[in-house]
Amino acid sequence: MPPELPLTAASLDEQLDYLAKGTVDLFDRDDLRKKLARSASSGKPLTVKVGFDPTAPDIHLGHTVVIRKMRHFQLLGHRVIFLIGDFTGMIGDPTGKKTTRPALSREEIETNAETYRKQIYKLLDREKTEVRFNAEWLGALGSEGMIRLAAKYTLARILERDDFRKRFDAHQPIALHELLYPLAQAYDSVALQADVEMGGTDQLFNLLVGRDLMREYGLEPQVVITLPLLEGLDGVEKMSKSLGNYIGIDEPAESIFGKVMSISDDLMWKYYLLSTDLTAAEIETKRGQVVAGALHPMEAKRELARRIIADFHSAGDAEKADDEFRRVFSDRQMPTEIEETILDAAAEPLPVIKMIVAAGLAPTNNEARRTLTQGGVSIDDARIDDPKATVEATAGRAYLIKVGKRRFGRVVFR
RNA sequence: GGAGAGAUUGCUGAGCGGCCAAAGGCAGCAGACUGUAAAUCUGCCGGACUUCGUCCUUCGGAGGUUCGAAUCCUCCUCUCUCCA
Repeated sequence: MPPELPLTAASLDEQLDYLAKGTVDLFDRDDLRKKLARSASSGKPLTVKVGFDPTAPDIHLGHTVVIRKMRHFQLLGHRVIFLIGDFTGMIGDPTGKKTTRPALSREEIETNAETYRKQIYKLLDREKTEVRFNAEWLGALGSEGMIRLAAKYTLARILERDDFRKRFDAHQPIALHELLYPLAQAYDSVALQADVEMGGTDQLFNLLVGRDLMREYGLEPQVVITLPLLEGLDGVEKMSKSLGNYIGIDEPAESIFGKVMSISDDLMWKYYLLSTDLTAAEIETKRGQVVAGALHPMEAKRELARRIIADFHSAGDAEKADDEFRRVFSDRQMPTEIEETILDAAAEPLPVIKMIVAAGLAPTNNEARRTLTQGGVSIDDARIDDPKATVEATAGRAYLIKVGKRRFGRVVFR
């Protein structure tokens, strides 16, 4: 976590600019300005609410975009509510595709919440963070309360939502309870009397319903802020665990480093904007240097990787990961730490393919064979291209195996 | 309640009763190249094996017709459309 900036002393406009960095929507700036001003004069911090899915407690870089913005509010002295949607989780956010979700038990929810807590304080200030569950008030609503809530909105307004609209037009199924999701989420804002709610751009509709509903309940409408969805490693789909294109913040530094290096040169700038605390101007300068040829894109990307790792691990870990990356990929040497697998010794020679699978370096024999045939396997620095090749499996024999560019393993027979 | 359309290998999306382990795209993997696990190009891409081939399991589920079915028939499950 970087040192706290003297932000509370900044002027209102400076604060607004700071908070607006990297955002897509901000409804609206004047409301936020008013709230900030009131907070400054009354000394009462703003309540900033962000909802999270109780089923996927592994935070990845995509989530950190909004979490980082939460931190910005904290640095200005405000209070953030990390809202775990245990109740809405039963509905399943219709944003996206999955319409059915398994109901989680109380224990599972608590476990997931614990996992969240462990991760979020890498970025957030524990003192200014409140973790809440929306079953607290949504569960208390009961069916009668739910119907009263539903009475405050119309189908036409719900169908304004692009997501529903598209599914409707494409003849995709929409279950009735899905229509309640935006209302339930909006009710969270009522219950918490949120000053600000944030989310990804895909949440815009839900967030705006919050504004409407708060007015219905006679509350001052919340300010709505949306942040871009960060594309995953493929550069196309949004980062998500199910697509496997994510960088988890709990991952080892080496792994994060490699993954950051694998994003395209173009995408790197978006990561700079959304996953570092550099100002927009600083990033533009850097980009200008790369375009002008004064800064090598690879160097810029390495710096990005180090910055990201420094947030989740430490600057020292970042340096180590950088060194390791250069060693393995730039200098094509073996990594310093290689996982070792012990296999049972045998008198008969063992096919290389079998050994690769046994060492967990390939999922199936076919996959191992394919990789080997394509020239991707070497043992003790010598490329193997005969799929029938075998190795001595007598006790005491050991082999250093490389499969593809980044799978390494050591096998010892015993 | 009635009439129709559809469910295909991680996703998407083709598929004439045999030439279908099933086109194309995406993702993934490997190689070359390089500036990196960028970009680009080439190849691979269900599983097992004694792999220029053989066998096994897959096309919503269960049966059936046929020498042979993802392709035809019956029933079931789920989705969508239109009518009431």
